[in-house]
Amino acid sequence: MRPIQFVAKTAGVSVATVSRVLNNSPLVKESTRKKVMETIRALEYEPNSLGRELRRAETRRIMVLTPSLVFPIMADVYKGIQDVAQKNGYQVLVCASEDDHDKEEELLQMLKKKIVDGVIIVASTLSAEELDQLAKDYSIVQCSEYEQVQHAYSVSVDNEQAAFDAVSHLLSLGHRRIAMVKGGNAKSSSAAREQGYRRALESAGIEVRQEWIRESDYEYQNGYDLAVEWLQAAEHPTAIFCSSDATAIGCVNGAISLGKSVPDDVAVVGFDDTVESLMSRPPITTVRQPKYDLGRAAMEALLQSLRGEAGENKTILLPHEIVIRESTAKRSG
Amino acid sequence: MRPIQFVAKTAGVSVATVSRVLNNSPLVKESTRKKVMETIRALEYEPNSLGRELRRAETRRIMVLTPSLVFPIMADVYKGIQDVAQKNGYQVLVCASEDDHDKEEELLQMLKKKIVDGVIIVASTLSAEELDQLAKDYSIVQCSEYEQVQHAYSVSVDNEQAAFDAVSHLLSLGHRRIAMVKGGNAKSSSAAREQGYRRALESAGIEVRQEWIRESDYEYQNGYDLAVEWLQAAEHPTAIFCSSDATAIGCVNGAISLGKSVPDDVAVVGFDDTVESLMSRPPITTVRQPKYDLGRAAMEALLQSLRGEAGENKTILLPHEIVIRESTAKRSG
DNA sequence: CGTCCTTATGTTTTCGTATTCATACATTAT
DNA sequence: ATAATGTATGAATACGAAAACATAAGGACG
Repeated sequence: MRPIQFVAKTAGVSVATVSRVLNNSPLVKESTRKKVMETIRALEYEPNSLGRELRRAETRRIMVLTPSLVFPIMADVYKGIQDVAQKNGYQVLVCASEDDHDKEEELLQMLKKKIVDGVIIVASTLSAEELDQLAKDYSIVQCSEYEQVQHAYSVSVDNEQAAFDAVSHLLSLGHRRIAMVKGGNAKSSSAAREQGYRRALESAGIEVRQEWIRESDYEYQNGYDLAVEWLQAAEHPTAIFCSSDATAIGCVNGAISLGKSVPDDVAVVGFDDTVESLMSRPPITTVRQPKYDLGRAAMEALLQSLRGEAGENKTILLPHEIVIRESTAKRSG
Repeated sequence: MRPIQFVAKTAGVSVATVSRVLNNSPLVKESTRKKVMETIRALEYEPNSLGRELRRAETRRIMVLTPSLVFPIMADVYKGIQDVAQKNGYQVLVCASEDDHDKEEELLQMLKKKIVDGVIIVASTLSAEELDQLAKDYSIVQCSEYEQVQHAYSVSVDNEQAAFDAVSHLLSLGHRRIAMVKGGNAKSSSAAREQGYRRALESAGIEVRQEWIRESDYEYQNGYDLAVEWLQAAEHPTAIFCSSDATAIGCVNGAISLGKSVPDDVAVVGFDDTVESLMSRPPITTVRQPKYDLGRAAMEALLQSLRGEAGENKTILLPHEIVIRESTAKRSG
């Protein structure tokens, strides 16, 4: 409410002394420190951050930029970020771009306007060039989705290998006709996962069929519709690998709506290991990302960048894991 | 990067003129406005918000305080808030308290420190007194969960009536033995919904059984376990009303795991109409809250409060709706 | 022709804090 | 006793922008 001057006057000292107390400078006699602390408490004085930040030219705040609050891995990533941030005296703000490029640019203005010291981008509509340009001047870390650029850190999993492992799991169960529901083409992970899918099939000597690779928006209905379409065809896949758990559950329910059984008639694999993957009947096999650790690592990288420590390796990959549940099982045929 | 002085010098005018251009004052000749705009663009000048906000004593930013990013109605509420905020030149920051009281208090310090102009609280660990105290000095709106206090606005649905309607729906289908999975007792909606449940049963002349009212954390597993427990008892409920969709799906799957059929052996009703309610097999009947509109209304109330316009009625209730799906059906017996 | 508005611009102060610089006093060394 | 050091404090300035205040030029009007 009242400025530092008021505290100073009330305590009978100068503003400099109050400021020194606030920032625990050793250059204050114990008795005056006590006196000042006392009046600060009595007046319920809270330093105005705007004044402080203007003076210090840092806010100790960072922003997490996500396409949406329900982005599947967001909640856990946030916890990881949050925990590291708190330990280091930083506050975390979340902003959703709703996949709107203008909106996103507006939010990123917060860097230029000094509202936040740095940004963790979970997924972005920015091009690699735009991103690199921005990262030249500001501290930016990509988490999960990322573009390979020179100036920004990236923390993610090896999406190509993860997809390879997921499809290899299906191959090991005897599946030969495996379809894939990709994510949107705008996402960098999408291409990597398709690559992994192709490599797995090819290394098993199986021809990739273009009609069995379809794009989706990661949503439930999309998976449902694709499963229905595929399974009604004369020759249909016996397994489907999805880029999200929601589409995977859609595939399961779509298959069952046709009277098929999961996993006997068709096996399904999801991605992310979200809570929903357990709510499906049967529960779905999925690729687990270390969501919390991704958040932690991203925040740690950001701190490093904020401190001006130049990390030599800017791309950090954390291990994934195939979580096997009842939606996949050994194939007899 | 560079301050307004630099722009002024480069353009050959005073800082006041540049400031006037920035704030489109009419007191600038068209030619000089052009000239200044030109150099602003050329220098890629962005006004430093800290300076501006310090001077203006407002940030045009607001915070949304939620227990968690995955709070069921959060994503849509956010969109509603966001849309209204944007139209009015406000930026929206989301912070999650993780249901930690200390954390929440720290976040609310952002009000005192002038980092945000106001707060929308989606659910809180604060007591009514703490909240009212804070609302005396700052602009605060409660959205969804709320305490009845004098100084803060509240935007919500009539939880008592919503529960009454949901249970009435079950009664109308012929159910007489209806159990309820409550939310946590800390939530204000919890008591209201239980009240509605009781009123519905009583007005149908049915005795309320204490063992058929159980508390939960809104999570899937909780619903699953409760359904299994109830349905294994000698005399079991034929319908379950849940305070969240996740517990409802848990109930469905728990029942099915015992070989029961939904809705024939047991009907299930959820709450919130989240995306998961459609991912269940069968899809679940649920109580829809106008999530987006709750967000809109909350932001509008906040704007009103920020402008110092005293609304006479501080509690706003929006209409709910029972969405009937396959998890409930007419009972033969 | 001088006074009185308008219009357009420049100069100075202000917001609240941190920091640099200056100062006063006490202590120790010479 | 005086200079040198150290400790504790106050005064003044800087941060960047907005706004209050000041001024100058150009008409309108008596």
